[in-house]
Amino acid sequence: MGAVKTKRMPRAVREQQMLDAAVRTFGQRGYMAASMDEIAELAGVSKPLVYLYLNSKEDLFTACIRREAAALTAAVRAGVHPELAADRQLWDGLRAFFTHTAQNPDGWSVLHLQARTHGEPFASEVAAMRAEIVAFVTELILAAAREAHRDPDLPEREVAGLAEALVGAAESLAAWANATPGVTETEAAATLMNFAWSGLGNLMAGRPWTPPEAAAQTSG
Amino acid sequence: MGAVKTKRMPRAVREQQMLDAAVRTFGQRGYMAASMDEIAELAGVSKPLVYLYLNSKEDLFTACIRREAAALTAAVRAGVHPELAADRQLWDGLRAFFTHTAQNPDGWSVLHLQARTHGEPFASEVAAMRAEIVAFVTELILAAAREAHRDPDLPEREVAGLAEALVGAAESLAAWANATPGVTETEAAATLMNFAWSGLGNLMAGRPWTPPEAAAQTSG
Amino acid sequence: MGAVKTKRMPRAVREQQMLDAAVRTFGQRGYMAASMDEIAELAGVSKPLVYLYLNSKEDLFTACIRREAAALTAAVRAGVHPELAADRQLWDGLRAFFTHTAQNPDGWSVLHLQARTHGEPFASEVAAMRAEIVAFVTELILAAAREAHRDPDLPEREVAGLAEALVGAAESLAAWANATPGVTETEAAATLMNFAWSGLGNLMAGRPWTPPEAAAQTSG
Amino acid sequence: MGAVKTKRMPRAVREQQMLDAAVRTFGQRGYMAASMDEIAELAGVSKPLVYLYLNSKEDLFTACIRREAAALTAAVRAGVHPELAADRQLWDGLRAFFTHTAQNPDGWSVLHLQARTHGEPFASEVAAMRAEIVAFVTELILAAAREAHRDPDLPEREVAGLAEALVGAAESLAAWANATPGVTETEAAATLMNFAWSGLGNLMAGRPWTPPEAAAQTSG
DNA sequence: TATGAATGAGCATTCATTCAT
DNA sequence: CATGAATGAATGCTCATTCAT
Repeated sequence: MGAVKTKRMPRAVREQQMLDAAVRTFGQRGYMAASMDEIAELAGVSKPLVYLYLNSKEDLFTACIRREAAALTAAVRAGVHPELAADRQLWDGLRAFFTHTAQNPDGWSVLHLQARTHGEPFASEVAAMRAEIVAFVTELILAAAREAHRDPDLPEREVAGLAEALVGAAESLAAWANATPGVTETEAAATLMNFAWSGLGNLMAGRPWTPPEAAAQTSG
Repeated sequence: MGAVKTKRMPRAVREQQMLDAAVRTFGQRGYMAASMDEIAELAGVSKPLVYLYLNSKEDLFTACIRREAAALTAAVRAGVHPELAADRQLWDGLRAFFTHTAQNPDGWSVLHLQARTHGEPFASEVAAMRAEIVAFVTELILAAAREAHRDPDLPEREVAGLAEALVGAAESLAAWANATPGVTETEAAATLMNFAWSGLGNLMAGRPWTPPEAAAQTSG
Repeated sequence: MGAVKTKRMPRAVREQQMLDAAVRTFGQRGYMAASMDEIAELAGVSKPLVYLYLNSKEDLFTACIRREAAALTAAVRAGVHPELAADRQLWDGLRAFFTHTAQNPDGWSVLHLQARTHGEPFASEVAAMRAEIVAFVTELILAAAREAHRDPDLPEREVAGLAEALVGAAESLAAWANATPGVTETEAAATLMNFAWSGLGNLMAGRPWTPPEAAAQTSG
Repeated sequence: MGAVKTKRMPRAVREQQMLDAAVRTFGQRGYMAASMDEIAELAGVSKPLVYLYLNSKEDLFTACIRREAAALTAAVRAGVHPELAADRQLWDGLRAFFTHTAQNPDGWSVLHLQARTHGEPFASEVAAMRAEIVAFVTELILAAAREAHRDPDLPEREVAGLAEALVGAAESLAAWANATPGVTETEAAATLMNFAWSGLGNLMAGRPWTPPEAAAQTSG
């Protein structure tokens, strides 16, 4: 299972191997239950080397959070085209998000579960990433208002709350989609777009949100 | 900080003291970081007594989850009047939910963060409660469709996804409301109702969901 | 499994129940692994009562040793008729010994294994009983010499060693007989008599010891 | 008392030091009363190192049993010359046995007392060694029969019982010799040879077994 | 660059034992 | 006569971390 034990590799490569092993271990066992022994073994190096490169368990975990957070935001960013309409941007972003979390369950576990569960300094580390995403969504909501030629009288805090709600819904649906067999990322994204854009009231009235023509959207 | 050290209490009382201490400790430190020593001290008893009454750390944690899950669902149930309209039931339920989580942050941390982060058998314990809530929300969505005299052509799984999204949004807003100074439970509930019932599209078009007249809602 | 829980019994009866439970528990679990909790439960009384009557785990174990040692020597004594010839006495004594140990495996475990394994003061307690048996066997050897009209020039220590060897052989055969299906007490006793009385040399030469006519030997 | 605290030794050496300390502690205190703390201290290492090398208390105890069993059988084997007559082989083997047990009282305690007292998996571990010795003695008895030009009509189980008795007598005499000041291994062996080979009946009749000329018997 | 050897500190759990009633 | 309530003191075991090479 562990990486093939090759000697004398450049530091950057070794570090990535260690982070790979750490993300996998932290994601599956949890922060506290993961042992440095297991991580070192999975990485195919000795424990002192892990300490030499990454200082401590806390630092290692923080490095994992940062790497996975960067990977997630990069994936979302790569999926979104800022010149398109707001709902299209949200649609693309959600698909990228669901795809990335489905393909990186351990990284997503680190970000969504482990980091938030084990207090400072980890919680604020991941909170920063989340704030970035919430800000992005907030921007989209405001852009949608502008596109509707309507200066929203929604107070700023209300918009922030809506963005929070949308992000929370997305997080929840990511877990649901991963746990429910047969649910695709596209389906999860469509469900959320319907929910967010049309509202349940409109859905009940038979006015769902209409997905854009399925332009090829090869993420990552 | 700890309970006043009163000697020789009946078992039932002591057990509740222990659960109080355990919920607080688990909620703040996390399952693994919480030590039985700390819990016992906070409960004002010796460690062997904790083991005598609650058997093991796992059993103690499970007992915490069950108690807090029961308390949360009871609070929501107590806030909802099944004879009212679906949106009103959702509105009442959300307010009860936000109020309860705000007043029991440690219990909510146990349920929402700790239990889900530490694998079986805890995850399924809290998953059962969450499934119950999702089922309740699913019922409300179907009831809303009936009230709109509309046989919903939404497939079952789509409804399940919507309920997941709504519950996830509520969980996210609970954290947001608790973390953002000055946000009341009513405000959080209103934000979510707007989001869920009208959809962002309608909001943009100036058609928000209208809260019901503020009938006295004295929850426990 | 435990004794029927009857209230308010005279002390002597309760004590025997406790000793029964203790012998069984000590015999099966071992001295250290046996817990006072288990013994009290098996005896059908509360733990403080065990302490009230028997003071401590050490005292309880000592009481077990004494009771079982007395029972074993009494059984052997009851089987032996001092007016008979020495070899007949040995034969009868061995049969009584094998019968008693087979019928009281827990008591025998307490005496033969547990008491000797856990140091003072238990070892000397059971050593006293063993010394008594060795002395009895020593007497039989000397009596046999007298019966052979032969003042044995065997030094005293040599006789003591022979008695030790015989007792050790008997102990070993007791375990062997209990562990080997189909080996009766009579067979074990015959094997040992052959061994002791004739010696392997005579056995090889076809001159075994001949058991006495099987006079009714109702032990117990 | 403990080994001189030398730092940084190769694993194999440290392991032997740990086993030395463990045999001593288990032999004197018993399996359950011996604490890993005490063993580690006596070995001059920290507790984690003991666990790193020997895994658990059970594994450590098992390792002790195996090492001591191997040492004992090796000592006996080294003392016996298979080309000699059966009684001579028994005589040599007994002397080696008594010598080894006298020189390794803690190891003998581990094998004879502790391992048998604490159930599986220890009991069967030492039972295997004992079975080996019993088989060796059984072979000697059959060889003696052949040497006497006599096809023994002793049934197989009878021979097994005789071997059991002989081994039990030897075990008992080992304790007796160690506890009785001034009793040499040669004396103990002679007593047992007399007992086993001639039988008490012959002894009474003045026909003891005659030890072989004291050929130089330089055991280990 | 890399590691075998080693440990201080802490944790879950158990047990013999004792009050207060 | 009898017990529910309670604990001080260990004990097996693990882990993050470091040193010497």
